[in-house]
Amino acid sequence: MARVAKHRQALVQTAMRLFRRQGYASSGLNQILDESGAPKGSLYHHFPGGKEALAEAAVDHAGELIAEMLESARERHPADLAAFAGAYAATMAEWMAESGFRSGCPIATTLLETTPENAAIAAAGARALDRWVDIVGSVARQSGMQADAARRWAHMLICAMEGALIVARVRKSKVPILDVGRYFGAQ
Amino acid sequence: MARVAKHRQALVQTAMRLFRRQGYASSGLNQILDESGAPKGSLYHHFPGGKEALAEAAVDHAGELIAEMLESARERHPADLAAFAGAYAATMAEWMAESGFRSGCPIATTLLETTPENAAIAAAGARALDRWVDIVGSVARQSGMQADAARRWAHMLICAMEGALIVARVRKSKVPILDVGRYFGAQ
DNA sequence: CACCATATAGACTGTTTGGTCTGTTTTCAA
DNA sequence: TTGAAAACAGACCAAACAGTCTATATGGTG
Repeated sequence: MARVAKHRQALVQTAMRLFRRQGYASSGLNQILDESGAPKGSLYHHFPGGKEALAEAAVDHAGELIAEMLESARERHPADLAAFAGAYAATMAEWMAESGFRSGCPIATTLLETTPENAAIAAAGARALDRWVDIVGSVARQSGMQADAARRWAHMLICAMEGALIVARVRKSKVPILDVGRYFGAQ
Repeated sequence: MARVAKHRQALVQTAMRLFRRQGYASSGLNQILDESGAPKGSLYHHFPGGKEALAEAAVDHAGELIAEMLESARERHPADLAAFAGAYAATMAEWMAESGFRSGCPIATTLLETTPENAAIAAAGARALDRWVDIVGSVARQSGMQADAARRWAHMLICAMEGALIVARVRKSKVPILDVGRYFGAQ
């Protein structure tokens, strides 16, 4: 076999980047192919399900990306709600600003465009959210919160962050994101 | 003139409905035309700017729709944070459920797909958000909050609701939306 | 009644879409 | 060394896309 899938990873990463910036439907297969350097044959070899299967992989990959960022923030602030929420917000705000307010949540747009029509993409989205809630909730628990209160707090922080990533994009401002970090750091 | 724009309103409403459910790029002009009953000539007569101009009008219309719902909730609960937040959440959850978890926020998907590339649509989105924050903030102020705390609370409730509308769709559940109402009602 | 801007109507066009299909190259195991 | 599976490669296709164009109907006003 050809060294093991030279193009597969490039395809997934490029798809994630484009879906994040301009959405699922606006990102044509030809654009993804161009920017990843892969030919069409490779796409349909690795993803027989076509664009929808690629989107599922892109959502999984994006879930991983955010989970790693959250784990890194947890390592630095394992039992400090305010510091953890602030670090989470600071990273998202930084990513947003340095992309010209284009790179918000890497799964939100794709999910809104395809869920619930496409169950596989929705399931990938649910997996990503579950993982994020687990990580955020573990910090809340470590900082002394009861298990169910910690879970509620984690859910709420993630929801507020998702909303802030929309508002920040519309307003071209980091403030809505940083506000979420401050608000949930003060609970 | 022909009775004054028979098709204009139908076009905007249909566009809003389709953009809300399946996104901006996935909603073809021909589909919007079919479902609204308008011919292509009327679309380009009323919206010389084409699809993007129609999207701007659809976002404005959606901003109005949500603003009216919030004003109705404010009339019922002018100075009761918990009741107001609960009513807001209950309405959004109801709309979501009765559409089979398809009708979330009527502007979020379109904004994520087009902002910041299209400044006119982004501006319409900002106008809608400003109006919503004003209404929600006025309830917080009436219930005894300081002006700036009320504004922060309003921003946060709206951000959390936007996020919950994504999560609810992915999970096919009203719970994330109702949770936001409870959490922000308990502040 | 006649005029004319407003609005309706849809055929048509060049481009792009996601997807299929037929080969060729690479790599490992036998 | 050779056979076969895995991966690469891109020409090709029907359908759908946003947008243009020309023609027709409508109805208030002079």
